[in-house]
Amino acid sequence: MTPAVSCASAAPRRRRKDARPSELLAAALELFVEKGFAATRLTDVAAHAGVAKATLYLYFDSKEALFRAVVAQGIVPLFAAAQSELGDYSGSASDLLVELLTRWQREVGATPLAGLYKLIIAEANNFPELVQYYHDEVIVRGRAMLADVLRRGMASGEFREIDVDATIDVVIAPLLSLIVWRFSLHRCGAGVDPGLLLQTHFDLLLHGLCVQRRTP
Amino acid sequence: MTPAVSCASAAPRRRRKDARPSELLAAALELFVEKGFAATRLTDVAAHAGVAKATLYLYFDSKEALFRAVVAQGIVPLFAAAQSELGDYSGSASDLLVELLTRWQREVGATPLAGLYKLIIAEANNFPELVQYYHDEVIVRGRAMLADVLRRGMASGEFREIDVDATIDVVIAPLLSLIVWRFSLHRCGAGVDPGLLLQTHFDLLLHGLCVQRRTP
DNA sequence: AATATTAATGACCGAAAGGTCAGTAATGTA
DNA sequence: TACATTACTGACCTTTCGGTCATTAATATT
Repeated sequence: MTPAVSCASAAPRRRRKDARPSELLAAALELFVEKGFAATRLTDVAAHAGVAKATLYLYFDSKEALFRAVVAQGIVPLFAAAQSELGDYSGSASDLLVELLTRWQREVGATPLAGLYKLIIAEANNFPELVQYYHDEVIVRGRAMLADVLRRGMASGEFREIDVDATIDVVIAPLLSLIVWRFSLHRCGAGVDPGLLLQTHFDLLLHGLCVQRRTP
Repeated sequence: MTPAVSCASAAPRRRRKDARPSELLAAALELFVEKGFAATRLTDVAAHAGVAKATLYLYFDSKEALFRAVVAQGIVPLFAAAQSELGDYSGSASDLLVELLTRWQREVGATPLAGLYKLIIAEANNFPELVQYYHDEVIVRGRAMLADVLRRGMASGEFREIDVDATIDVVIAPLLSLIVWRFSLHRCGAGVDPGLLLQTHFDLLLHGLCVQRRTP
């Protein structure tokens, strides 16, 4: 017999074979980012996706497989973002650099996808091959783009000649800090204004902190 | 009877009541930082400290209590570092800033203690009150020191007048990136040279990336 | 050397969570 | 409406791991 009066939350069972995987991945990403891999219960992931735990196993072989799928699928857009063409940009290298980082912040840094960074950092030693994957597909490509911009600026005489790799680290560090803040420290204190931080970062990066003028 | 021939690894049992806690804390810090809280087995922690799991419970009430003790004890030196007096420094604000960050990198950033940062980031949502603790005792104090230096520089006309809080974020971001690299991404690629990174950071921070001179 | 104290441990317990499966019910087809 | 297909699930199994305790043995005391 059907449950008497269908006690309020008796959501009818639905069959949506193709919507499940992405919904499960989204739920898993959210919980993995929030709690970490080991502390996340598959029951919670399933519940978050409006489904029973057993259903999860129709689409993923194991908890580890789910985790890998989350990372792999999450990396695709990052990969795409890192592939975006610089093309024939006509402005200055400074403008290009600012444009690039601003766009990244808007299209990646400010989305749920940025949580992947925290997740990979946190689970790095438990899933070394995923870190390698992330490194090769995202970090290397992203850095290559920035290196290109920096070299353009140096070649045109707009930028000073300094170590490119180290500069890249300095350039992206505040963006990564922003992610950490968003996903880990967001409850403390007055928080950070991403816009102001980026603006200040660009200002300092391009012009420096000191007042005194410099000789070309 | 004593075990026959004491099969090679029969380390004799030792009673060292006062050495155990610190050894257990050190082992726990290492494993928590490497694997995270949930993925760390107490058996492994105990083994790392050369002791049986049950012994761990002579000194700590639970896994959570051990974790809190690790954080609390680890924070003490950080707290102390953040308390270190700027005193009557006679050099320029630039020199003071560089000195401060360099010392921090040497005395904290390059030690096992820096792992606490990764750990707190990773477990932030599972232990909110520890994040608050870390925030109040370490972050706030550290930022206060940097704010002091920056305001000195602005007051003396050495630094430009810019947002202090945002600048602090930019100033410390590369140091935090270095920690992340050390504890999470260290296997990938060619790695980062901390010295070169800091040097480049200071150079960019104080003088900027662009060649063109600026009007005072 | 004999005894007392207590640090240390191996063996065990119970709960929790990953994983499985026989059965249920939603949908398509005739 | 009747039937077939299969997405979905509740209930169950099994292992792992946090936590406990009776027992052992290292040190102090006499």
